[in-house]
Amino acid sequence: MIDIKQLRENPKAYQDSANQRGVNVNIDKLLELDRERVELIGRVEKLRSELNVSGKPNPEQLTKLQETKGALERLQLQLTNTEAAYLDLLLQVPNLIAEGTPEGGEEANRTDKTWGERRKPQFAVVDHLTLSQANDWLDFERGAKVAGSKFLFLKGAAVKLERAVMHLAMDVTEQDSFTLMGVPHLTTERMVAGTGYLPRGEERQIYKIEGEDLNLIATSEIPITGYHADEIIDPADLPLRYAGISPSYRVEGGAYGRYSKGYYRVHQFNKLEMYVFCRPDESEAWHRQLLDLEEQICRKLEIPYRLVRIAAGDLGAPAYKKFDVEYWSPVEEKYRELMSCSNCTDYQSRRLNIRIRTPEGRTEFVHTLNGTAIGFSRVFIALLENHQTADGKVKVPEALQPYYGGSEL
RNA sequence: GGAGAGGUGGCCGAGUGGCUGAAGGCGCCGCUCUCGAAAAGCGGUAUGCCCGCAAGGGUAUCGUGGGUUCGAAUCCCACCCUCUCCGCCA
Repeated sequence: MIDIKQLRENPKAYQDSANQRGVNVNIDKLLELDRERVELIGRVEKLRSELNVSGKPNPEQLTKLQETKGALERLQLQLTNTEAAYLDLLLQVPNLIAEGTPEGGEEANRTDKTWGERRKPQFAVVDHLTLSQANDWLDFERGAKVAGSKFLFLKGAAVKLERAVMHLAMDVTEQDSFTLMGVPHLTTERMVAGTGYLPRGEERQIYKIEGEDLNLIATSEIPITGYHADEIIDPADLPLRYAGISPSYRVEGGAYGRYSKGYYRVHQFNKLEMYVFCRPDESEAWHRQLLDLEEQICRKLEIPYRLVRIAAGDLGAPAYKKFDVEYWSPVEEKYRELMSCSNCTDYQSRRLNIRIRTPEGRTEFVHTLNGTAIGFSRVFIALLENHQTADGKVKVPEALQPYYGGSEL
C-alpha cells in the first residue's frame, strides 16, 4: 500500500509508476474517491458528535436524537461503500519506482556486472533433467503420479546436495548476523496480501486451503513480514535480519514452455530467504548488502553470474528497486534467473502496519527488503550445468565439499 | 475434537448500560530535592482517521465482526486466541 498523503501531493509519480509497470490503475478516480471519503467522514463525525451527549434525554430530545441517528445511518452506509471502493483502488497502486530504473519491459533489464568464467567445455554439457534421470536424482514421473505435474521426488545425492547448499548458505547469513528462522508454511490471507502477493484472481500464485483462512506460502518472505505485523519496533533494535528456511509453494498456472522444463519451474522447492527490516534512510545500503551476500554465495558455489537491474515493466507491485542474479547456463548458452533482491521500501510495512518510534516520538513505517540466499531448484541446475565433467559426474565446489562430504556426485 | 475459565493501555489490574480513553499500581520520561545517585514529591506518559499554518478541536478503538439502545468495555450472537482438564496423536 502507498501513502495517500504522498499520492495527493504527487499523483503523477504514482500514475507513471503504474503505467511503466503495465498496471492498470486510475489515479484520478482514486483521488476523486478520496475527496468523497474525506467529505463524508466530516459529515459523519459531525453527526456522531451531536449524538455523543451524556445523561438521560427528555422525550423531546429523544425524538431529535432518533432522527439524527437515522440520518447518521444513511450517511454511514454511503461512507462504507465509498471507503470500500477507495481501499480497493488504493491497494492496487504499486510502489514508486527508484531513480535510475530502466524503462520498458524485461528486454530493458540492464546488466550491471558479470562475474566468473563462462565455461566452454570440450564436451556437450548434458541438461540437468537428462543427467538427473540417468542418476535417479529427480523423479518427475512419480511426482506427477502422486501430486500432479510439476511435482517431483528428490533422491539420494540430490538430497545430500540440498542439505549441503542450505547449510553453507545458512552459515554465510548467520555470520552476517541474520537470525535463522523456521516459519509457518501456511499463513492467513492478510499476510499474503500484506506482503504484496495476490491471494486470488487470475494472476494468483498462491495455493489456498479450502474452507479455511490459510494459504501455502510462496516464500518465507510472507510469514517473516507478518512476524512483526502490528508492532512498533524500537529503532535501536534495527536492522532486524532474518534468514527464513522453508518450502515455496507456487501455482505456476500455465507457466510452461521451453525454459521451464524440469526443476526450473515447479510447484514446490526449498528456499533460504534473507529478509531485512530497517530504518527508511538505511534501506538503500541494506539492498547493496543483501546483493553482496547473494554474490558471496554464488562465488562460494563457483557459479558464473551476472547482476541485472530490473526494468520498470518487469517489477512486481511491492518493489521500489530490484536486482536479479542470473547464473550462466552452458546448456542454454544464456544467463537465467537464480536469485532476486528487492527493496520494497514502506509498501509492505504499511500494509501490515510495521512501524518504529522516532526520537521525536512519532511513528514511522519501516522499510523491508528481501533477497534469495538459495532457491534450491535453480541452484541445483546451475551446479549440474557448470560443474559437470566429461564423464557425466558433477564436481562439488571446494567451499561446498566440507558440507557435502565429498568432492563429486 | 469435548468440557470449563478467560481475553481491558508497555506490564499488572479495577470496572456489568450514561460525561470511562478507561481507577489504582508498576514501568518509562521530565522537573524539584542532592556534590552526584537512590529515596521522596510534583507533572507527563496509546494509536488511527478528519478539520486546522498552529494552538487546538472532533471521531473511532477495552480480542475480532455483527446486533440491541438516544447511549455499550459493560447486554445479545458469531468467530478468533490463551489457559486448565479429558480425548487423539508425530
